[in-house]
Amino acid sequence: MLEVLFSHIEKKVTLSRGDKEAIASFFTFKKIRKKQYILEEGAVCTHLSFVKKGLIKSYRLDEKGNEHISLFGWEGWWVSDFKSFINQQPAMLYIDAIEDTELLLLSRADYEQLMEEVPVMERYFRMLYQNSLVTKDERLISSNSYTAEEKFQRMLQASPEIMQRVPQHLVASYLGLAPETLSRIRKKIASTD
Amino acid sequence: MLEVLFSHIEKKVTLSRGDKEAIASFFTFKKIRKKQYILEEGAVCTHLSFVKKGLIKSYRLDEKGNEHISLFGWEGWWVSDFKSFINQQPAMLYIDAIEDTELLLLSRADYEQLMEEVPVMERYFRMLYQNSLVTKDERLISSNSYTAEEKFQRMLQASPEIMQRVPQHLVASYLGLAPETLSRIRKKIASTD
DNA sequence: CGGATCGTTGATCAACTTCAACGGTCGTGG
DNA sequence: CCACGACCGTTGAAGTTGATCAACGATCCG
Repeated sequence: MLEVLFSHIEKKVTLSRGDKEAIASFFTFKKIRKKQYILEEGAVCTHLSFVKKGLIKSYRLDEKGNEHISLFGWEGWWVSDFKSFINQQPAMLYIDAIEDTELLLLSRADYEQLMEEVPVMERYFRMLYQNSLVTKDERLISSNSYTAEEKFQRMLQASPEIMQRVPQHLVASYLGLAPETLSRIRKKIASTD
Repeated sequence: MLEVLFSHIEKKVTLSRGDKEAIASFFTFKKIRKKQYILEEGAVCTHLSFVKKGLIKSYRLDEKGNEHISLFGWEGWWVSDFKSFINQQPAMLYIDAIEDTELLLLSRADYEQLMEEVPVMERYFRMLYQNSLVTKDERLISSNSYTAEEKFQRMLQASPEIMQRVPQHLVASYLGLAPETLSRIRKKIASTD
């Protein structure tokens, strides 16, 4: 059941048999259907979600009802409204499923407890966040110093899987572009090479 | 000498006398003058820099020579090209001083070693990164789903100190705006209230 | 079959950038 | 101590990128 999680963790640190048993005791399993919410604006984000299988997205909804996607999560990704989760305050984000999805959940209290009982998880999260920071830095740079086309090209470089996996208009939202703009960019690129 | 650093760390974890002595042994002190570089594009970022005093900025330079600022760092901030530092690969960013600045430096090897010898630092960095992720998430959302004026207002909310401390055209760059745009926004806001 | 979802295309529009010029302030070297 | 240049913010006018609005065709699925 937790193989996906363990193998993900073991890319960064090594786990003993005992570690794994301890870790297992903290997680709960949850299945959600396409379009089902894990989190809605205003609610407190109570769990970190590890995606075992499937695809989810987290996004902000603006006054006009437009989605602005901040993250996709598929096999091996952690997803939450981190600000809400850490501070246990009302979320500004929605999280829902693009495909039927299987999650492993870790509650806020268990998150702390897990690191107390299995110190190697402290290192794991430190390294996970360290890597996340690197990618967020790059997205931030991308977002405010490149053109629409460059943003798209950079995303293709950084995570080509996205285009395979996610409907194009959601990719546009992720890049901060109108769906029509991304469509035109793709057309232009296709003709250029 | 390291009081600023210790008090910053102790906002997150508690340090024993022994911890402090151990920590101290890993850091080196460096003074730089206004306009002096800590890092240039193409070089490998060898150290994490903790700002003891002063003000520095990290930024990308585009083909036309325009700066795109990704971060300001003053007293109590850590600054580096994180991607370059972690992977020891050539940097894409420049880092230089806006004011005369005093730094405490931690090398890549010492960074790992420090966490081995003083385990509580593993937790410190985990929490530091955790908080950084929250603010980066917010900047990313800001950057690709709000208007120029909203971005500025949100920055005022999130870190009002910046306007006190940093020349306006650098703030514009940080927000991904042309300096003229920020000037006009400020004018408009001033007249509106 | 019928509706929802998705990508595309064209036309118009708005936000923000770019370019150019000006005035004020500050710091430094003569 | 003054003068000059660098630096910074501001304003106006013109230009561009990408957003918006509207319509259409294709596909998928219940």
